[in-house]
Amino acid sequence: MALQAPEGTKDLLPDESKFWTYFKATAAEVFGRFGYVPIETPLFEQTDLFVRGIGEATDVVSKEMFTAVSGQNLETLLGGGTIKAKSRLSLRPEGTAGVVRAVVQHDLVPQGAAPAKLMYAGPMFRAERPQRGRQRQFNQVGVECLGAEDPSVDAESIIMLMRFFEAIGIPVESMRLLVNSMGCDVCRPAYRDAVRSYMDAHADELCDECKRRAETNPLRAFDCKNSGCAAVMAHAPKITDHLCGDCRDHYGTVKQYLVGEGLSFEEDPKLVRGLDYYTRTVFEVQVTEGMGSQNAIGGGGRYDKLAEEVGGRPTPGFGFALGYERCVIALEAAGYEFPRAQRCDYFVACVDDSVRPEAFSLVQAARNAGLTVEMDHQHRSLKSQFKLADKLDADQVIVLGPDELAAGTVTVRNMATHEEYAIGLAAMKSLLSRFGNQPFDGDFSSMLKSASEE
RNA sequence: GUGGCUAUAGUUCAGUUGGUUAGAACGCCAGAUUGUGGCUCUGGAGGUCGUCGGUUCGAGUCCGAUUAGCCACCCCA
Repeated sequence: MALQAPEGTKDLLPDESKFWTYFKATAAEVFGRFGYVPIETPLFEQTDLFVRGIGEATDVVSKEMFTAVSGQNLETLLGGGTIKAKSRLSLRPEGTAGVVRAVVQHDLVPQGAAPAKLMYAGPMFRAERPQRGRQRQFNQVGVECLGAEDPSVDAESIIMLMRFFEAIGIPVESMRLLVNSMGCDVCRPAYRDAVRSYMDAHADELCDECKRRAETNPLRAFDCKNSGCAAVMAHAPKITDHLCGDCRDHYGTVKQYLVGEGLSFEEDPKLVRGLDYYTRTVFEVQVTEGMGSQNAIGGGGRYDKLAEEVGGRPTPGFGFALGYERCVIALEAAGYEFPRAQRCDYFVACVDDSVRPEAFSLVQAARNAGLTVEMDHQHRSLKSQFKLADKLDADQVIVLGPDELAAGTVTVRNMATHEEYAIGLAAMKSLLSRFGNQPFDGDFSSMLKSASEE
């Protein structure tokens, strides 16, 4: 049997690979306007980083990580032995932990420095059961702003993400922006206790899973889809009523900034992120149409304690990630037309094999001038070559045949207007030789046309 | 990790109660007189029916296993 891609992975075929490149470029452009610069961190890190950063009890860390073992270490483990911490590696399940680790390691935010604004794009890995909008290897674009705790960072990040979604073509009316504040380590423990007591008082109305959650992580019960639990939790204490003064002010200012920029959002006291590092502001962007049950295309929040957690000095941070594949689903649902990857400016057609050497040389000359040019490589009929040119969406077809060769010319056909004219082969090559080996950004067609009229 | 559904040409799918050389559409290739695309017409190529095993005189069709996909739970982007 032919081998196939592993469960939950997907090949990005040319059309989509090209779109992914465009997607990243658009993100770099939009985020660049907000001062973000790129960073690339390893696809795997010490398992310990994720355990400490994301949280040992989170689903992501406790059951969804791909752990990597190199060479002999596997034998050691299978033999019941132990390996050093630095040899325990995991494929990154998300991007924030690695970036914060790099910031700490290279001291990218020295004391008193301006915040570091970093962006990344690449694959993440989680050993989950695949479904619509969920793969085991998937691509994320994310940003992290470290070194500033002002609410303006939260607000501009959220605004920036919405601007990106608009720029890439997701209809504004199909998106829902949810925001919440999770408090800090001053107010959250008290709130957590309040929720736990509330849940204990209503234990007989909760599902088994939620009874367990009451002990381990009561806030997660807000996410339970069980209708009984949802009814109970709807009346549970709300975090927004339990924030400390500083957190309430912070959250209030974030909302003021958002309102001031005309961004519509919904406050959702039940929005609880599943990663332990979040503090204060958290948010999520959902798409309402065509997404299946994985409808969050982006989300993130503030993590003021994470840098310390991985061994750095106290450095407040804010970041978000967005899922490329989910954005593609949202775009498909919105009827977005993805551009074809393969196309060309010029197609050089050969009437018969006698002109192939001359055609070959012309094609290379045009490519050297920065044009995208293709020719037939299968000795197809002239008619077929035109069909191919049409399929490649060529603007012009240059026909080279025995007649042209004898006259020292080529025939140029504009595929859109059907207009044809002749130009000297030498004149054309001389025109091409004036341009360097870089993308051509002029109107070569009209230059060629006017050269033919001299 | 749990549950449900699915697997037939490159793609989307038909395939009657198990019965001869497995079909369609689109796509692909080639023609429709002499060197020219998109539309139309004609013809052609392409499938050991996901894989392995079983039941049967006979399996695309029934059973089991396996692999993968989809959907949901869970969780997250």
